[in-house]
Amino acid sequence: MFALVDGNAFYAACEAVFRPDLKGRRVCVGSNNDGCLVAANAEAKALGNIMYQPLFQLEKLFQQNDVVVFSSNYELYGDLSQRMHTLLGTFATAQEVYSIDESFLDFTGMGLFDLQAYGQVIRRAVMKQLGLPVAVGIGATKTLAKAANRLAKTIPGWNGVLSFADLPTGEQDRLLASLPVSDVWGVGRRWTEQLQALGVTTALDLKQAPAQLIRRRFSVVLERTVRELNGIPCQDLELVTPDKQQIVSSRSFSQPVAYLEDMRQAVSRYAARAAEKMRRQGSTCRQVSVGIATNPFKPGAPQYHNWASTRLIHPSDHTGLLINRAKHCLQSIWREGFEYKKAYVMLSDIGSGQVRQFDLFAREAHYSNNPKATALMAVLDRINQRMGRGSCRMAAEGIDGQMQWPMIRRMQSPRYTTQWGELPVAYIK
DNA sequence: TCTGGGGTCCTAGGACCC
DNA sequence: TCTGGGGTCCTAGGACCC
Repeated sequence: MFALVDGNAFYAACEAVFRPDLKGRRVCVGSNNDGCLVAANAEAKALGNIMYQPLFQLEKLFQQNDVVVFSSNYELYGDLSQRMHTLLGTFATAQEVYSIDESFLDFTGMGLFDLQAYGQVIRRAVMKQLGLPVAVGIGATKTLAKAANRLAKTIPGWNGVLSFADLPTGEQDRLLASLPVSDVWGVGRRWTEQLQALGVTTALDLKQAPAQLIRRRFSVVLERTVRELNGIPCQDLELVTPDKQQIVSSRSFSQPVAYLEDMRQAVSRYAARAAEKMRRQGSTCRQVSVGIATNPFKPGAPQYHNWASTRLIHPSDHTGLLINRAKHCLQSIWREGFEYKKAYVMLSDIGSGQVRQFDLFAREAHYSNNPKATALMAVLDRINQRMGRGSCRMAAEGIDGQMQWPMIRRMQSPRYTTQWGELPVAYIK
């Protein structure tokens, strides 16, 4: 039996935790650079199809309807997420942290007899201790737990908790028949269209579809979904987080970038950020890729996008080397005369940093493989961890004040729980 | 003015091996 | 009539997730 606990409109809910005055109001959260809408509470979603719309197109609607908009505050969401997952872990014998706002839980061996009631216990605890609303779905497989979670959120009568375990099959099927096939975990836009053409429009239709046919027409991935809807587990809890196989650092610029020198700084910064992420999981990479692109939404502007990659002779996690290789990639694809909107750096062919292959014929170990260089990176990471990201960095990343593309976050809330200077203040009359 | 940022898995096909 | 049988590795593209 699996449970899925999922925060309701998580980012919007995080914003409301320290703002009781927002209760009942429409709350939205924008993406980086306040580009598009990435979260909205139920009140705001009632305004219509607004998710992922560009914010500037929603401005008028929001003004007319008293919508409170926040820039994304990932420091706050990340911290509240960690607290939520820690709390959820105390209610189960095993836990998989699936995303920033979702945990799968396993209650095996706890001797529970009323899962519906236990779900309510979890829900109330998270609300009381963190002020965050969650929904709980319980089923024989992850896919069923996901479906139950979705139904618990949408059908008011269930009060945020739905356990398939406590329901007769007929009742389960009745509920699955009310769930559009597009809401089934693992069914995206493309497959929804194709399934609908076959007459499969609800979760129940998909459950009853012949698995062999689904495998032939789609793939083994969707076949597994069919089996999971039938209560046959095809996916276990992932108790240890696997290392990332690729690490991407990518940003859109708030202002167009036209000069190579500016782009070099951006690419250097992204490479440094990716390298830091990679060291945190103790890995090294053998491949560095860089991509740049103009703004595809700007009509009439000349468009160009390209990417290049390079292989390293020795796997490395050294910021200096990775910046150097990234800049070489950039040089090979750079073209003057365009206004660039976005760049990314990708590290791939990632392996364990524990195994370090030295060069038999080199007079000295390559500098990025050198134990001294490794120690230097460790110091760099410790400084930045303690003093804040970017406190200590490569000159290639640029000096504050010269940066041409500061992130736009006009409406960011305080980082209530992670910065001493931004603690919430209570006034006593 | 203005459109996010990260990831994974699977399949098909080509090139190559004996 | 009839042109083998078994495998690996790599890449690109397409689907999905949050």
